[in-house]
Amino acid sequence: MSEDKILIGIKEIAKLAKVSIGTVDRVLHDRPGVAAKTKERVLDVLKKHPYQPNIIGRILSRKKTINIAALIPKCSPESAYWDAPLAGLIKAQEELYNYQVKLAFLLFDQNDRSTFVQLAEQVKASEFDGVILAPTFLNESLSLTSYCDEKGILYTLLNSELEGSNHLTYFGPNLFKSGSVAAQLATLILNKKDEFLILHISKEMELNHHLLIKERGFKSFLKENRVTNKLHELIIRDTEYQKIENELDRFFSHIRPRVLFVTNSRVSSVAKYLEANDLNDICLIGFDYLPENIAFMKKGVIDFLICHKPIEQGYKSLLALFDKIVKNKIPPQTNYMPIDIICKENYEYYEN
Amino acid sequence: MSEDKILIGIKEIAKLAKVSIGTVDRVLHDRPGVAAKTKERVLDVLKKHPYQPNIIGRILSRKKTINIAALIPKCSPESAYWDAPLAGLIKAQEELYNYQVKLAFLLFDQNDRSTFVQLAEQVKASEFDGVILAPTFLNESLSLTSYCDEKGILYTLLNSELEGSNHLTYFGPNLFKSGSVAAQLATLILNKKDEFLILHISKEMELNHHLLIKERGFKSFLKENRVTNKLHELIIRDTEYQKIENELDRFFSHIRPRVLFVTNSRVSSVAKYLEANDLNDICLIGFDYLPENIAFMKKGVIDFLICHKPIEQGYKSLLALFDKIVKNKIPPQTNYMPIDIICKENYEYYEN
DNA sequence: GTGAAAGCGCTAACAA
DNA sequence: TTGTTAGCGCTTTCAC
Repeated sequence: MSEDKILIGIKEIAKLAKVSIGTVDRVLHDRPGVAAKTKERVLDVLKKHPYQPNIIGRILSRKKTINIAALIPKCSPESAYWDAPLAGLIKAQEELYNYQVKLAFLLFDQNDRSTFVQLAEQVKASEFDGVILAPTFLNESLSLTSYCDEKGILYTLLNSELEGSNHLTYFGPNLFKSGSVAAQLATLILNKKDEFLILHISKEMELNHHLLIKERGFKSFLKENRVTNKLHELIIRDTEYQKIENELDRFFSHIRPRVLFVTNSRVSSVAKYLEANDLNDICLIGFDYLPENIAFMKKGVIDFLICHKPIEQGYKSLLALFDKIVKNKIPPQTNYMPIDIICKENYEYYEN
Repeated sequence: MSEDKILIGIKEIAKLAKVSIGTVDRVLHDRPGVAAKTKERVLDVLKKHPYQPNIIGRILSRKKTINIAALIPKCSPESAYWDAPLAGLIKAQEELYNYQVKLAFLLFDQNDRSTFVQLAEQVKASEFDGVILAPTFLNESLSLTSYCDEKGILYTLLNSELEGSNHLTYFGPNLFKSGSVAAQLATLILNKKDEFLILHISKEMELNHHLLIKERGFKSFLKENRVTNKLHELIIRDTEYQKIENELDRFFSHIRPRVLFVTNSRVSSVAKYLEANDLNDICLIGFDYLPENIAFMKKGVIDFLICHKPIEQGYKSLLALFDKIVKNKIPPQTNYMPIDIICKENYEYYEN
């Protein structure tokens, strides 16, 4: 019934413009070697008739494969987190199997800057169409991105933002807001006289460090909502359980917070401590859907985990590059993932 | 370097089995007209060499389009909810534009059973390959699904489960667990002596109704966790604000709960009431990411909204049918969506 | 500067 | 029962 403007193909355009399909293709892709007059004739037809390239045809016919490099940390027992983005990348890769996409996994050691540098060199040596980058090492990442900018290689950022980079798109958390969510949860639980603690567990705590951004978001919420409960702060500059235990022993010897907010996935170490010391009435909030964290959630030791869809981050990163290269679809430059609140009653349906 | 078993195409298979590609195609699709011996020869090759059909080629070559019907409620001012699944369906449809998929939107009136019946008849009259069904009307839906079973038409369920149906897959909430999440949130907020209220607002409250399943999940949590706070229950069998106001006036005249759990998206009516009566210290929990609910969340009147990714439900429903038809990919029969907890600090990144 | 034609991997119609 | 072939919409190469 409706008068749909029926989409038209390259063949019909050629017919209408009285040229060959080869010429239409040249015009569509702004390739040289078309007389101005001819080009105009084709563009005229294009103006009158909406044209959407058929992706299926395009992919089937294109010769060269799309080569993407994923430069992300390798997962290890102490940072199982990166399993998830990797899983998302693999999922996307499988889905794009027939689409001429090849994904190279370049996994570096988060604790060894040189492994990153080495892989970055590899990227420069090979001819990639796009790079998916987790910018763990600030300067080294910037060196790579400016190389890409120079060579016109597309790149996306994963999990962390990078000041002053021309990335195609970013998929990852808004850390500031993420901290605010923790604060809102904490506040709802606190009573008048309760005290609470914000706890960083990390060897490196530079200014502008991730954890500090979360802290700022946390405090911003408290300020805006005039939360008056006493807030303690503690930084443990070690990730070994023994050290954490010592520090917590000292802290708990004179303070008993109602809510404890750990600013990263190390929350499981704290859970272990609380469990061992029978501190059942403390509400524990932390980050990331990791097996050990979920185990403590099941037992009721961890109350809330905040997560940012790590699998989806990987998945969408590859798809964004594909869409740009094949369909010239330009994504928003910043994609903040949902800030998910995981608890005992909903964890089983998370990111399945 | 690695000795990948390189996937093989239909042409190579033909060569190896010393038959034509036509025969290979026949074997692959289990079509009749192949001699047992020939078939075996082809199957032998298939056993030795992994074969994954190239869907790009498949789609480009297939003649007939895939016709899907979406039988869901039309959105109206009073049930804006259905905007979201519709948006997801439209998104999937656009993505599949080149994939020979045509989606017919058959939108019925949730308050008028006959509109559903009429559209169901339309489904029977037209030749659809698949149906996406929101089984609002129980018996009428069952009548349609048994018709589909008979005719071998695929169908998926959206948003509600349907007892005893042979659906390809279900995308929607686990309502029981959804209630448990509400209970966990409520419990965390409650103090020793606090009382709380579970409130149904609905004209129809049959047994086994959605809202009652949520209630069961809610109470199940309370029981398992030995929550001893006094729980009030109230059913308002009307959706007009005036009536709700009257009922709430009566209730609040002698009871002052700390937490109020509304079992559906009508939570905005309650929010309106609380705001009008300056009941700021009541924690309000409800359902669904709707504009009016979000507005009250911004103002701090609604504290938590529980949601089940309504957009994704629509999106995934169409993709599941497509994957089954084109790739013969069989999804899990039940896909419970994540139970998302939305609050003031995280709503802005939800399902964007 | 332009057109013609091969071919991507598969399906389906037709021929043998 | 089996093989051959056209064609899906596009890119790319080659010839004019």
